[in-house]
Amino acid sequence: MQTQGQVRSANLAAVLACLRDGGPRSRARLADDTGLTKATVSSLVAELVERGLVAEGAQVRPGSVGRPGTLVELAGGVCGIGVEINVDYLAVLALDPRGAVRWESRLALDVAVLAPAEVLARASATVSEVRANQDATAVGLTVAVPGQVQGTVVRTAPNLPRWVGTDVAAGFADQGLPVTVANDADLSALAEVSAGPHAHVADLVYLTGEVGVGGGVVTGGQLLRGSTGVGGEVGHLALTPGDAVCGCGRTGCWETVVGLAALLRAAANPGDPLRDPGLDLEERLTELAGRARAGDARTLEALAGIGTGLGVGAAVLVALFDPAVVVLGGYFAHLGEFLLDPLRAALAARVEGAADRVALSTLGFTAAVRGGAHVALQPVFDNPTTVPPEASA
Amino acid sequence: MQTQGQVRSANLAAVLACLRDGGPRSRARLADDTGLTKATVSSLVAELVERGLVAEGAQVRPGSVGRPGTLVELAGGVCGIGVEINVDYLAVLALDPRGAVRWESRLALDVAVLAPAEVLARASATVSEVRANQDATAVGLTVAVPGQVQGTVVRTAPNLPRWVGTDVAAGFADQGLPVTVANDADLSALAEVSAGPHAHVADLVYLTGEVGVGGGVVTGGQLLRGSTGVGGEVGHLALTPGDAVCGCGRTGCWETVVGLAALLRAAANPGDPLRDPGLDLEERLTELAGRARAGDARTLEALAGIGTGLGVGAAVLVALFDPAVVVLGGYFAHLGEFLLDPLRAALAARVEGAADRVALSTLGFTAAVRGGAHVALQPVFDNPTTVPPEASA
DNA sequence: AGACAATAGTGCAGGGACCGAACGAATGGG
DNA sequence: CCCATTCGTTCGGTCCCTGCACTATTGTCT
Repeated sequence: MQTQGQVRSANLAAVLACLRDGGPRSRARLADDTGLTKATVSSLVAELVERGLVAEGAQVRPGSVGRPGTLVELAGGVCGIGVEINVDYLAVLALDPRGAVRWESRLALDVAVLAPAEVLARASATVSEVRANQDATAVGLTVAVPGQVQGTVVRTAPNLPRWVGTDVAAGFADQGLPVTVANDADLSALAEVSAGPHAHVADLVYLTGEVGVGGGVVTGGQLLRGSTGVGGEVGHLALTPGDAVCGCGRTGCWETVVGLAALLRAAANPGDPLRDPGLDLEERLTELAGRARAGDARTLEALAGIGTGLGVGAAVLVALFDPAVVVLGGYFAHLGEFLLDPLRAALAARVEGAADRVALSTLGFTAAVRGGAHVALQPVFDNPTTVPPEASA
Repeated sequence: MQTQGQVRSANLAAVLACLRDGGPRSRARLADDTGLTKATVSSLVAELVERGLVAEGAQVRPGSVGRPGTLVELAGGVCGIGVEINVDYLAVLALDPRGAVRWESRLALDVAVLAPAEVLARASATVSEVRANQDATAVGLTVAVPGQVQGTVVRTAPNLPRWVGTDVAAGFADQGLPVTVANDADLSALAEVSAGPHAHVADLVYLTGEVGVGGGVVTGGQLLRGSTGVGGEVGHLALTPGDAVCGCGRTGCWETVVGLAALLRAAANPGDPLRDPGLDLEERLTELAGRARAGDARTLEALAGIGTGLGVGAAVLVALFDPAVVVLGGYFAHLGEFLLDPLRAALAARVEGAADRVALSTLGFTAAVRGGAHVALQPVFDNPTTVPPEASA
């Protein structure tokens, strides 16, 4: 009852992975692709159908001789939910095994000043709303937070100091779902390798420009965590000795060079609306991009400085991690058109052939929640027997 | 015949891993520890005995009631062989599954000036000698080279330029063994996590001081390779902008700061025997250590500079990889007593709590061959059925 | 000294999962 | 209208693990 069940699980997972990576196909082709027998595949598919994970689709094109096969495809019977708690918003996204977005919402919320308990209550209510408004059964929940996480507890959160020590999972206990809590940049990195132009890339570095600089590193297909869970933290790399003082108390941290604060300081005087933290960040970035497009010298110079600073740091990351691509998210993606050229120049001067390994994220602000939903769904692909039979209609 | 065999393999591997990690024990205890049945364990052990991988040992102490068990322990019926080809020597080491060294040799050889084919012939002859002079059956061969490797071909080798493009595995084709070729620092890193004080550490950074600076990174128990196989290459990190010119043509590379050349330049004038490349490196290092112990100001200052430089770079590595420990090998280990204090000071100033995460390698010059032998042995632990029955007496 | 409890290891029937071959089903071509 | 071809299912066989019964060996208690 122990090890043969594992064989079954592994083979169910193999069929599921095959359908996910290569799209719908007939049982006969599944048998070829997995190396299993047609008989076994039939049995496996029957079980997956019963669990609501796959469904029979259309007949295959009758273009050739022989009996046409019945396509087997992933079903949307279950979904994973990603929640992001950030400084000024709450985002939720649900993903089904096909990769289809089943829910997406974003709620402006002044998380920084509200009590964590209240924010968690709101978030959990939103999750309940998601689960009530669709037929896919939720199998898991992942919460992204802008800080370092130990287990399900926030350990550090520079921009959400009230949240340090909060057990985020406890806020969703009434959902009765497995809850994972993780760093937002890490989840974004996972999102990048799970969908979009860099799907299935095994080695990727994700950099996100927010107030600070966040990073997530995927090596060998696995998220780099490190011995204490803070691996891949790029913001406080000491790259430029003896420079500006960072919020962490040290000097020369990378985020003092390429963080949002550094950009705005370089691009605008104190009275400038760009530097008004009361205004919406996206609007300010749009204004900045407008000035750059209009050819404003100071703005262009500031952006070039950021781009060069990014290149200097990215050179270190490329040399150490050797990623297939460095993906820029957050404000870096917003202003990418002005950053990429100086970034590539600085990178090319330091690491050979690295200039064309930089790309802008196409996932926008949904990266973290998307990664979270993907993580929540992962156990289904790893072990399909975790989904009870007849989970869906 | 396909998947149930995999079950068998996995269970054989589980028993083997249990014995390796926890030492000899009775079948009954093996059953408890693996979760398998006593009957199954008996069957598995019988098969492993037949393959020469385990053997029955002494009776267990009759200190308590009940029938005493018969200890089952790893046997030395097979071995993995590690070969290191370096600038001025050829080293070979054989390891059996118990971790016992079955052979160890080191031959001074001017590899840099000899033809690769000749060196390979010598190396292969030594391997044949190893195999002839003991009863353990060789199951694999790993060759460490001081450079980057693609497949079994040397891609770059700063100190062995003649070897670029050489297919190292081809030189051992007559052995009829699976041959792996890998970077020496990578193998050393694996050696550090497979034996010694840091065995089973999942996240470790290994730094070796040679002519250049080599690095190997283990994250999550896996060697970091990167998308093109050059991950973890620390020598050419651009840390100090616009400084000394490196052999790679760029400026500010880390190895221009902490490489052997930098140390010797700082510690001795051109005429000094320390800087005579004709003399044995170990002797020169011993001389240097002697001067330092005698309190020579210039020597101490040079060493402190190296230590500080190491700390600056190590800070970046610790921040990014978050290793449990940074292990220093090569000449860093030789002169560790003079380097550790300034290194720790520089590290502590940049990353909190990192100072006690530095240690000196205890494997000395055998690290690379030891890691190679370990890698060669790995398939046996992963899938014990690869070893034919009655492989040993 | 003898009975009993405790622990180690083996033998055997049973069941789960996969494999291989044979069979019915559906389609295009001659 | 028959046949080749391909798809999917059914059925017997094999492998391996499990659970239980059984033997073997030792210490302890009476």
